[in-house]
Amino acid sequence: MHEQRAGAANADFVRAEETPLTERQRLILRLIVREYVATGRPVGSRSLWESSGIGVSPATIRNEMAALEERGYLEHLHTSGGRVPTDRGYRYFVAHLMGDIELPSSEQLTILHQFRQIELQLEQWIELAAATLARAAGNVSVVSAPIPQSPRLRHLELVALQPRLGLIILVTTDGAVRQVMAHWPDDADQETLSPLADSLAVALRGSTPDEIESHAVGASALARAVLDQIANALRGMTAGGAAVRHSGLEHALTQPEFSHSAEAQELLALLGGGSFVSAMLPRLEEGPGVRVFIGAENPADELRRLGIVVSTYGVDGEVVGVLGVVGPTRMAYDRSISSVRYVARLMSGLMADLRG
Amino acid sequence: MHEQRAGAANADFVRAEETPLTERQRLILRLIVREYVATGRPVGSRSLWESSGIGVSPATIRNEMAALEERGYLEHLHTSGGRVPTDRGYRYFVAHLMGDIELPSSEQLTILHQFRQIELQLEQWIELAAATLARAAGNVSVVSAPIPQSPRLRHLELVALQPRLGLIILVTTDGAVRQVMAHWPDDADQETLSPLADSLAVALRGSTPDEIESHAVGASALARAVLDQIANALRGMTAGGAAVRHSGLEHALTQPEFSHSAEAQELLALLGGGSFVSAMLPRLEEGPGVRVFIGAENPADELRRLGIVVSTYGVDGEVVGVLGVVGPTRMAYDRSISSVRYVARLMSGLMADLRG
DNA sequence: TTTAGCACTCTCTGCCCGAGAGTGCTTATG
DNA sequence: CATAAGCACTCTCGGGCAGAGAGTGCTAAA
Repeated sequence: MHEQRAGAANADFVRAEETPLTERQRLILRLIVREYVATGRPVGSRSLWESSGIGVSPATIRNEMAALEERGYLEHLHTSGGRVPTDRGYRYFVAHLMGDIELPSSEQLTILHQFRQIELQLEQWIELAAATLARAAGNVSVVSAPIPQSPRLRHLELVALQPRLGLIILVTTDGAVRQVMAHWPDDADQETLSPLADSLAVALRGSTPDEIESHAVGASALARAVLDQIANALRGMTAGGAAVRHSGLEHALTQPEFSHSAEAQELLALLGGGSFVSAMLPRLEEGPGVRVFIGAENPADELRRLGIVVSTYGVDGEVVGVLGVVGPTRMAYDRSISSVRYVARLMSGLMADLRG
Repeated sequence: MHEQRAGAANADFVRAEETPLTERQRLILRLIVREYVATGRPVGSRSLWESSGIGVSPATIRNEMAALEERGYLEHLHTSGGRVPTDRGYRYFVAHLMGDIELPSSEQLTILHQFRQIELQLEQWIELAAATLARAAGNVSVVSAPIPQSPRLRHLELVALQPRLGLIILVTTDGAVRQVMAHWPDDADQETLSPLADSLAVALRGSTPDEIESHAVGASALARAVLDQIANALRGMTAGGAAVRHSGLEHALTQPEFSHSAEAQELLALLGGGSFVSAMLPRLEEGPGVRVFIGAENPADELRRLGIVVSTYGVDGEVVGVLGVVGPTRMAYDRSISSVRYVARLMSGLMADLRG
């Protein structure tokens, strides 16, 4: 199989070396992709002829199919098993045949409504995003928590729990909140901690982790311990420590590609191991927009049988996350793309509100 | 099938109506349960004889098996398919045959070590508990976040995001932290909010939601809005709003009971729909300790083919959660019970630290 | 260029059959 | 009387086989 670049740029590559597809070939390819995505069974000339009401005979369809196969858009699993789109076929479909890619506005309203309802519970945003995305796309969804690019401190609270144990609560300029437990070097009750928190909050407002640590020189042992742990916690909010949620496994299980437990386990391992996110994070650099990876276009071997639709979300340059949909190569790319785009926009809007 | 009460009390019921099992019958029942749990295949007299090195012939084993079947501890799926324990058989095993039920101390140390490593990240406790419990028990685990019984306010922070939008951060006396977004009735910047937060923090320390609302009379519009939303958020932390995590689905998928996607989907629906927790929450009333529900002993119909091991955890009367393990009826109850017990103790210890 | 016809291939399903494993019953034995 | 041995019977599982169904490529006709 040839090297392929991801994205619409692929179209140039096709045009450069061969004549373009005829209108009828495009129609047939579109019908095959739609049919195969819907049924999961390889599609043959006769059955396509029956189900589509196309104006030409099965024999003609066969000829066109052979041409499409010749050029790498279809393939032939067994001599008499009907045809199936190749990765390249899906790619062509996504780039040229898919048509309208906005989520139906009724769907948009449903989702919006759900977000309105729990707007206030910050902790649940990611979970809700994962759940709605999975439902809208009809596939497994993966959503990372927003990751501050360069977290700065906005607020700070210290809570005494036990003589030498307490809670540090941080709020960053992005509106993210983090709570960590902390040990003090000496006993400290709430009456000691509160004034310390107040003075540190003022002194550290807008500081980066490095700047926070620089305040440690000359401070008391307690203050030094606190400063250290604040800086660490703040650092922990960047890429490495981001929480990732997935949802909609039930959609995958209904599909024949995952009906055997071995394949389902493999998918589970991918989701649990975070290899999905780590594979996609580098793409964050490429800027905003929805990216599609089909089968062998994926960077990692274990993703070769999957289709992946991802997008970043967030406020440009300040805090970004990644969200996407994963399914078998045979997936409804149009639905997935429109869902991912819509939910990404929605989350970006919410992040913008939070940034203030 | 007869009505059965859960727990060791069952033994009385058996003894009351029939003669006790002979020592050899107990041995054979134990061997059958162990063998069936390990292999998943019905166990026959010859194969049991070969694998166990027991001192009697297959024919004798057959006779004892027939006796055990007669009394409801075993059953016979097909005329020649070997025997399988019934729910009652498992129950007898759990109550009398299981023996040592402490987690091996090497396992204990491993788990403890993992908790030490992330001790500081409060948000990750539940997730870690779910992950380690699943691993230790070799089954799917479910862990609810701790649920404060009667949450009282300990600390309070207000953060301005936009003119009329902000963040309220609460810390309860149990050490739980909650962040909610809030709308103000008038524009309010950080310089307005900080003094308000300070004065409210002092005034409301130790208050219940109702008491907080009672402060609203005669307060400013802004303060009233804040008080309202604090009270609501605090109320939301009790039972209804508790987060639930599960982990270890891969263990279920390796087992033949869930190898078909239909059964796996059913399990997924149970976990996602929260019906597991809602079925088990009433048991919280019965006090601490590990509870085991085997097959038809379960309250809900959809759980009839599952074995469930649950325990509460937390600080008595103040904050409690529930955690447990779910698998096919054919599960390693001894391993599950010891794992659940150990992790529950561990979490209780952590809660006690947090309570301060 | 399109279509009809045809021979061929491959999968899938149902069926049969034999091997293997397990049971219950009957009878022998210490 | 409890245990063991022998035996006929039953049921599942896997392989082999045939026929149906679906699909293809090729050739020839419209």
